[in-house]
Amino acid sequence: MEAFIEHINNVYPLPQHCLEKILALVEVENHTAGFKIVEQGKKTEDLFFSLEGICRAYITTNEGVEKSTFIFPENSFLGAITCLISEVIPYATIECVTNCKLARINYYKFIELTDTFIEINKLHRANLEKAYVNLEKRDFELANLNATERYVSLKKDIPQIDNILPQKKIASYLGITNVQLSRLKKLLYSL
Amino acid sequence: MEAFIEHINNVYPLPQHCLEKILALVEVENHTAGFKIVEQGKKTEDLFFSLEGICRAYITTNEGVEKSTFIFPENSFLGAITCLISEVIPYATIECVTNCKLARINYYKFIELTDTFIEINKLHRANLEKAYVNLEKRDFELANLNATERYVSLKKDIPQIDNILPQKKIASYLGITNVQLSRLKKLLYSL
DNA sequence: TTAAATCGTTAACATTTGTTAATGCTTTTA
DNA sequence: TAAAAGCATTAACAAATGTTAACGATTTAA
Repeated sequence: MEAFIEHINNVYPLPQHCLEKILALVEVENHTAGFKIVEQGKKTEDLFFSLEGICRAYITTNEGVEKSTFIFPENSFLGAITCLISEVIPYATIECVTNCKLARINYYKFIELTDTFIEINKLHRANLEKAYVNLEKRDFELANLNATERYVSLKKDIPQIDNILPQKKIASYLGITNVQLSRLKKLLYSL
Repeated sequence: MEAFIEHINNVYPLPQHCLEKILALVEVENHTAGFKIVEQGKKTEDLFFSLEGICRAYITTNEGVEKSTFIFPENSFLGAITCLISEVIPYATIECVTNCKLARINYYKFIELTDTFIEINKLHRANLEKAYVNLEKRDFELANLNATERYVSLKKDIPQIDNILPQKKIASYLGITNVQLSRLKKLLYSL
């Protein structure tokens, strides 16, 4: 729980009485790689902060093919945010890629707190804004960088990515095939 | 100004005293097509709501080439949101594609209001959430749909798009060339 | 410990998309 | 009104990426 308090203090330090309100709702959990915190098609009500470890979101298509849609670095605000907001069923699964320490909080109870305590609201705005900025970055890269540049950017954000996620899943996140990623790496490292 | 009040009521109805606080900061402006509300490289402090008309964001590269990055339908919360949040200089320009009626508000003054009045905070959260959901949709489409499907989706959102934005700019938003868009349309309409 | 499955690389070929340029049409501007 | 500029389409060719399949190496499971 200390890790979670430290996380809060990094994002937006809260007065003690607010912190206690949140701590009463939070559970800190340890999960092994592969654990699914949100499942495609199954209702979710929780928000998470990753205190340790990497997570990813992916979609399983009707044909049974997996497509990685997002990779969450350590210290991320994560969850099916759009689904929580719109109260719809998740279209993606979120799983732990490595062993993870996660803080879990019920989104709707948390929102109640933000509507009562202005300081908690500021924390939530900071988190939501950070999530927005991350998403816009992904958006920008998908629209404006080629696959090689996107791979370089991912490596910059998560240098150990090649060791923790199979190439196929990285490729799918980059929007290319594993074959193309292999070619691209060969070219990149021959320079 | 009536249009703006109606907009607020649609998103999140406010008590009179809150509404008045906001109205004191808002200016409703009419712009002709082509007017730039945010300019790449120039500091911006304003948030907008489009009451009428379509806007788009685009980047001008070092080579002088334009790349459309976002298209804002009518009734959008718009602005260089990431830049306002992070207090950095915009990397994109936002311009009116059609004649527009926009409500303009100073972001930092507005944020002060959200930190004082819980009801205004709820309005802001609703706006920010809506912007997040829109962005995630764009993200999803870039990552999971091919260019033809993205074009169909855009046509669904803004049916008149072909009449108000030259094909080159639409293509750039879709992440393809105008030649490819032309090919794709031919194929699409031959079915 | 062995067999099976998974993984990354590479090759050959197919498909998609980009690049450049020409054409005719429309719109803008002088 | 006439010239110039911008636009969408098309063609020919180039480049990038996908598909399928084979291979050896590694990991997983029996």
